[in-house]
Amino acid sequence: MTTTTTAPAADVLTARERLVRAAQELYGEQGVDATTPRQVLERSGVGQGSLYHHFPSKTDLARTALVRTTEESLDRARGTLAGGGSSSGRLRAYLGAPRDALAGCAVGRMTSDPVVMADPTLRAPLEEYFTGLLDLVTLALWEQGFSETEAHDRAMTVVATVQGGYVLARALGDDTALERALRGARTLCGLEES
Amino acid sequence: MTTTTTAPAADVLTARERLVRAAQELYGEQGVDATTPRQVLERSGVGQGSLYHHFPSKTDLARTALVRTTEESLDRARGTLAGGGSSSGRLRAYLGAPRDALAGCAVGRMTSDPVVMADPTLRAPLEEYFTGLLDLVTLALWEQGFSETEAHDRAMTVVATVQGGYVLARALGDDTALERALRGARTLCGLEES
DNA sequence: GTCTATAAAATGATAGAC
DNA sequence: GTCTATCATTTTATAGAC
Repeated sequence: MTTTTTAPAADVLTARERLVRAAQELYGEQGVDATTPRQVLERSGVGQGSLYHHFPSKTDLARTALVRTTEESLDRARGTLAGGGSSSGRLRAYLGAPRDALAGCAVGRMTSDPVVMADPTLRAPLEEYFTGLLDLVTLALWEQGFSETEAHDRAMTVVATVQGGYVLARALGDDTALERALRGARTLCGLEES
Repeated sequence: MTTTTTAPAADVLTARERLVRAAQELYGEQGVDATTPRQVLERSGVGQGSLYHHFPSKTDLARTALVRTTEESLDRARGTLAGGGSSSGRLRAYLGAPRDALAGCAVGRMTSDPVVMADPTLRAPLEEYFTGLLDLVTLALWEQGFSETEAHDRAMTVVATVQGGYVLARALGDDTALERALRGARTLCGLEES
C-alpha cells in the first residue's frame, strides 16, 4: 500500500485505479503486448507522466492489472462452482454461465501473449487462476461420483473445452460455437442433456 | 505467380521463400503483432529492402505466411483423419498425433492476435482451417454411429479440447495437461480407454 | 500527485546503388 | 533481385513545472 492519502470518494477513482482498470479492459481486448502506455493513458483519461509515477514500467502496470483480472475471474468461478447446492447444479451453473464468446477469455488469451509468457511474474497469475479453477471443477466431478483420477482428467477436458470454445468462436466468427462445444462437456460431467 | 525466373535449386531457397518461412516460424512463436519486419529479416538472412520488394507491406507478408501455415496444418490433419481405415482408427490417430503442447497451436493462437483479428483477409485462413478440420472430425464421428447433430456437436468439443489443451499446458507450464484433456475427448468419440 | 514537454530507441517503410 | 543507408512515426520512458 503506497496510497496514504484519504480514501477516494464513492464515485471518483484515483488516477492509479483508473490506470489499472483501463489496462484491464485493453488487455482483455488486445493483449498486453499490443497495448501501448499511450492507449492506457487515453482510455483512463490520465496524463502522460502519471503512469510512471505510479508504476516503474509498463510491465509493473501489466502485473497489477493481470493479478486483478485473474482474481476477479476466479472469484466469479467460485460464485458458480463453490456455492452450496448439488454438484450437478454447480457444474450446470458453471457451464451455463454467460460468456461473450466472440470477445474471448481475458485470462486464456494471455497464453498467446509473448510479453506475458516471457516474464514468470506475469505468467504466475495465469497458473494460479487455472489451478484454482481446475480444483473447483475436479471437486464437483468427484462429488458426482467420478474417481479422483477420472475427476482430474475430466476437469481438464471441461476447462479446455471452455477455452477452446472461445478459440473456435473467434476463428469461425460464430458465437454459438462455444455453446455447442459445451454440450459435449455437459455429457462428460454426467449431466443429462436438457 | 510473380516469380518468373528459373526454379530455385533443390537446396537454395529464394529470398521470398526464406522470408515466408521465417515469418511462419516467428508467427508460431510470438504471433503476427509481436513480430517485427526486422526479426523476419534477421531470421531469414535477407537484406532490409528485399522484404518490401516482395511484399508491399508487413500485412501482405503476414497473409502469405498465414495461408501457408493453415494449409500445411490442414494437410497434416487430413493425413490422420481422411486416410483409409476405420473411423475409430482415424480418430485415434488424430487425437494421438504428436503435439508440442508448450509451444501452442500456430493457428489457434492467431485468434488472440489483434492484427490478425482486425483484418478479414488475415482471419479468413483461420476460418477455413477450422471449418475443414471440423468437417473431417464430424464425418469420422458420424461414421462412428453418432447422429448428424450429435457428430457436429462432439466434433466441436473435440477440436475445442485440443485448442484448450494447448492453452492449459502453456498456462500451467505442464505439457501433460493437453494429453490429459484429450482423454475426455477420446471418451466422447466412443473410443475405449486404452 | 498530476500534468506538459521532450528524449532515446524501435518500428514500418522508402530511396537508390549495385 | 538484392543490398545498404536512411526517414517518418510510434513507443517507452524521463524531466521538470505546477
